[in-house]
Amino acid sequence: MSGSCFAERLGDLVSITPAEHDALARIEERERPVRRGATIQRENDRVGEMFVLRKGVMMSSMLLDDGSRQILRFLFPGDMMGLSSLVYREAPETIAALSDCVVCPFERSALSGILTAHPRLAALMMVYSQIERAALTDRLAALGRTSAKARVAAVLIDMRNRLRMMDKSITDSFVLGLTQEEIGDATGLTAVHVNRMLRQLEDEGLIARANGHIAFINERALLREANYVDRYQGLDLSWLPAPL
Amino acid sequence: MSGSCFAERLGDLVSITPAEHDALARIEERERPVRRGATIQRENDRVGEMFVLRKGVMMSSMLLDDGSRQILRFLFPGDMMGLSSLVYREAPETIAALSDCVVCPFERSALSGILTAHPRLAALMMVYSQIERAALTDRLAALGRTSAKARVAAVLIDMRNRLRMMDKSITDSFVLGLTQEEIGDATGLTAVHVNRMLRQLEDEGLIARANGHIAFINERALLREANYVDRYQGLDLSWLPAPL
DNA sequence: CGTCAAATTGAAAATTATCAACGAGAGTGG
DNA sequence: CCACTCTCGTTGATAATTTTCAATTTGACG
Repeated sequence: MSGSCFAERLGDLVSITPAEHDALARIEERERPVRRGATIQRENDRVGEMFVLRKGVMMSSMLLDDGSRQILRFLFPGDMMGLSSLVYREAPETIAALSDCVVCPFERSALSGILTAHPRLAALMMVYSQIERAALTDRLAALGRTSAKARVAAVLIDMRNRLRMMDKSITDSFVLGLTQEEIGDATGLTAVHVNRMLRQLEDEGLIARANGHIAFINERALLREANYVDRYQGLDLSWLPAPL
Repeated sequence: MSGSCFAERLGDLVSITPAEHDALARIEERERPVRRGATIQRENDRVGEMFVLRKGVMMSSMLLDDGSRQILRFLFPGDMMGLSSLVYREAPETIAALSDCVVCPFERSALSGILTAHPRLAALMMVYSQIERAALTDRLAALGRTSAKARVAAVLIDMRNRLRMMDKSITDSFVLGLTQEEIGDATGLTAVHVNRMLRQLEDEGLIARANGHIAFINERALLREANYVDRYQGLDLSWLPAPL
């Protein structure tokens, strides 16, 4: 079959040797379809599986005890999901599908095997988790210190960029695939306020909206509004050990 | 000398072999004192060093372009700092000392060497970064979905717990070591509002304050108020590969 | 056509920020 | 030892942002 989605992702960073590619393919041997709306990991459930997302868009979220939800991250093909099962007996987050998806479940032992046999892949996994961490801290700063409008703009830009990584034909018009409530749960806002912020962005001529499609009319202004930083730029991986 | 702070931290999770201990000691060979208020890494600066904190309390933060600051994390002995230099040419965050500190700088090659020679340490590093990630997502959810009072309470609890890891004699009274402005920058609030929230927590009998000291009067209520989850509990590391 | 989730809008309320002032305490230089 | 300055904490009054509540409207789909 195709090979490894995660390897393709890492392959955007450095070139992967055939041996490494084979090792990574082993964690994507099995495939499992997941329907839109379905959950593959539920918060506080006892789970041990981890996943690579092969196809579709998913999200990870936490529930707070007042019933509100915080979306932690949107997930795209090549992303690893549920790595917290590396550490915790009970899942700290819920992982659910935003569209029809295909995931590849794998065991901790598979990952452990890769770390042992391929030191450079171990280093690349650290790289991957540091990029993720940077994205997370950007979102933390956005939630703590930016306006509602900026946070909504940031979600639009981020989704566009991630979707574009899967489909280069996307430029400034795309299908968002999120409800306003989901945008709210990602940005820490109510759905009502998200609606008003979208309208405001539209009224100011930054975006246009039509039946689920978002178009960037003034991308420069949108980037400025959102305080956007692309964490997939400016990498320096010259220090990586030699591949086996 | 003493050995490795980071090894001690990992040693809380599993037992470290002498060979592993030696390898980890190599990243803490050099020591550098850092005075209170000093900065060891500045956002957007070109840096390549990483650090282990050996002594004192530090913080990492980001500046937004309106001049406001978001504190991302408080750092305690045994924490690794500046791992983003593993990946980025320019630092995404500033790292500064909240008290007089001692740090151990090390190079990327040192880390790379450990990953190559000690697969189990590579796995433990992943464990460490997943624990950090969980703490980060908890804070994300707190900023997005909890009240000002809950966020302030969470900072108090977190600081107490981290300080207690260094000094077991601390129970429910401790020196916070943060200004109200710093609490605000960590929680996404203004210093003025932090002040009001502290007063409210005090008026409700959850805490007491006296010249820089915080005392937990009703810890149970404080934990409930803050929605607190201890991410150093409930770990499952049985899957780790065997040590060399 | 009926139904249901999602989007939209207005009005009122709650939360948090901003502005301004003052007080307490720590260091500093004369 | 005494001003002097600075940072930090505290408080009140007011303003801005965001939420809540309550309708409607729209669009997709059986």
